[in-house]
Amino acid sequence: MAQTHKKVTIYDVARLAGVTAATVSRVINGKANVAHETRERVLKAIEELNYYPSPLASGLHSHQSNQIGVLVPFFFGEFFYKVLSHISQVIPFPYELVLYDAATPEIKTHTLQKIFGEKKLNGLIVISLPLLKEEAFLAMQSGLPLVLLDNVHPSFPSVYFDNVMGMFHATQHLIKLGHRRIALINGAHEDPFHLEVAKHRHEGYRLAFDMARIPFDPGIMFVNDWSRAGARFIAHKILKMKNRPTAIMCTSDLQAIGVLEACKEAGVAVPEEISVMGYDDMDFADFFGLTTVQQSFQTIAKIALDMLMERINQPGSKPEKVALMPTLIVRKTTRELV
Amino acid sequence: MAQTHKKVTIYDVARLAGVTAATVSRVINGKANVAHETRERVLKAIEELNYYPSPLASGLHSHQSNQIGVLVPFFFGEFFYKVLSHISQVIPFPYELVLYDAATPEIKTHTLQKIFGEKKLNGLIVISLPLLKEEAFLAMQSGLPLVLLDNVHPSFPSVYFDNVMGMFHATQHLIKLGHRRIALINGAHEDPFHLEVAKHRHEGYRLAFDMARIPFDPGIMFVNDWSRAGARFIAHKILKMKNRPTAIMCTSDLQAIGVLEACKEAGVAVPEEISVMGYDDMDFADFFGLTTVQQSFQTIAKIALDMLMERINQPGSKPEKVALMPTLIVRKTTRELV
DNA sequence: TTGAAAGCGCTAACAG
DNA sequence: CTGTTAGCGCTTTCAA
Repeated sequence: MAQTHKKVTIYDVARLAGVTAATVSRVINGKANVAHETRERVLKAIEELNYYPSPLASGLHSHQSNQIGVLVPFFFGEFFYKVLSHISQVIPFPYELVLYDAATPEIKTHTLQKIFGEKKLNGLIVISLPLLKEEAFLAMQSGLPLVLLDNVHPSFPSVYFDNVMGMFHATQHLIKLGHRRIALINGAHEDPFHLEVAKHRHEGYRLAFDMARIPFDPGIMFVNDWSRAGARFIAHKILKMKNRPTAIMCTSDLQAIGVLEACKEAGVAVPEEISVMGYDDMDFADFFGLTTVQQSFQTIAKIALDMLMERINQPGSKPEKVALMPTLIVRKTTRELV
Repeated sequence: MAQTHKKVTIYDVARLAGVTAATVSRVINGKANVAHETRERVLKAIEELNYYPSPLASGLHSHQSNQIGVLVPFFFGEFFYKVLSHISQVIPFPYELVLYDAATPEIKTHTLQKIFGEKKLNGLIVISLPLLKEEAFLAMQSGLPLVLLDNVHPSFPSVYFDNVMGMFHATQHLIKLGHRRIALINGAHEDPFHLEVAKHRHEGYRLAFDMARIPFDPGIMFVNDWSRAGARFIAHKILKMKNRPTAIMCTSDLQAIGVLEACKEAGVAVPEEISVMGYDDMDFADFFGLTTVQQSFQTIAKIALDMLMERINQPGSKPEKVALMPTLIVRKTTRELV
């Protein structure tokens, strides 16, 4: 046995306080019907014995563990870290955070089945991942309060960054500066989870062109795996084009860094000869003076948790959708086309 | 009630399979003494009802939740994210990860008391944080398997990066390149948790000088809050010195970036006029061509978990200490003094 | 205001 | 090999 010394139980407290377990339970749960003097005595006993109620035992009754689950695809790096960090900062007492890692779609489905089947969590926040039909069905059926963060589903409260608008504003910024030939380096449209970020950002890019009534050139729209290395490779190709674009719009800061790298290698000055934009406003974007798009992790975490708590406290409430508008951060990698 | 639909219990399965709960329990737990045919029947019933055993109920018996706790100070950024991510990758079935955020020393103590008092976790990994005497006492007393990651305590298994040696090798690298006047920008020695990173890195720095029998100048040893901004400020002062150091050794990559920034602003070429080193090998160090010190998060996570599992499986085992040697990564911000 | 007793879902003797 | 029974620690009627 791992736990050598046995636990102090409610009975130990009861005995010491000269009452029964029921009374101790009442005190613990703050019920009104306990004599002041008795309550004091119990409290003293609890203190003295250093008693902590067993969440396992009380949970057996309520079918609740006082734990909030967070399902995440760990590979999202800084994005995920920040969201998680803010969630942990706003999670109300006495909830604990349980981390579930959806490394693959199969693991994700499996984990969800287990969560819905075990029915021990008080709530679940699904980050970035979409909910498949089958999964959504199980979720509804289990009745587990569930919120989507950075994704949407009609049947569940969802809070997400508006990727279409974010990208729209970003591209529009470039257009306003006079750019017309704006290359796009997008992230992969195809991924095992079928995320829609790339698709939405692509839409935002096109929307900006449509709104400005400018035709866009499919020949300068590229796709890679969101990586710096991939973007660097593509940027080199772009820089060598005869009719070279005057700006490169990336769907991630990482990609933008790769582009910056390529520009440096090719001896092309940024922003003098070409403008470059990122997306995400990662910690280092500031140092690179990267013009980019910022999303408030603090806000999204707060809202997701608020939604979840509301869902927990009044299960009937209808699922709201909140779209968060990203903010354009103009720094030094973009400038007016002369 | 949040959980509308009630749980399928072991009794439902037993009824459907035409056996008693005890037999179902045996099947679930893979006990040998169940007739093959009976087992099949039970398994089918489980499948059919989509039954998941209640961890709360079974946990009430074993006093275990099949959960591993991770206590972290969330502010550590990339470092913490990587460790956590690797832990989640190597955590063995069927353990879950529970996150505890030690935002302040008080919260940390509180959380530990609760953890030790509740006795529900199967094990706990404390990341980066030291264990106070009182906390260690409670830990021992509770018998909870506990492992320290990135810190040491005589009574508990510990795995950590050797900061003295890491810094020693880093500084030695500079000395080997012919540098003698090497400024140090260290992180704060004083912090609410009384971490010893700064102290150890400082020791490593001095050790390198001692070994080389070179006197060092306390006048070029600085301390800031590990931040980029702080380091940038200090670097500017350093760059203005009459007898300017030929190299600046930082105790974090963030600081090194700040120094690089200052050099650029002051028009001092790196590494031609001055060498700069970081520590941590963060994601972006590579892009900056920063010479730095790398620590393997994968290794430290794996070892911590192995230690914990051993501790869980044989509580008596004596607490090992494993020091991980950081690796020097030479890139382009350091060069031989001419 | 407090106690007695039943029960949450599962496990572990102990019989048979 | 399988059923019976008695808890694990806490909560919650129902009485007193």
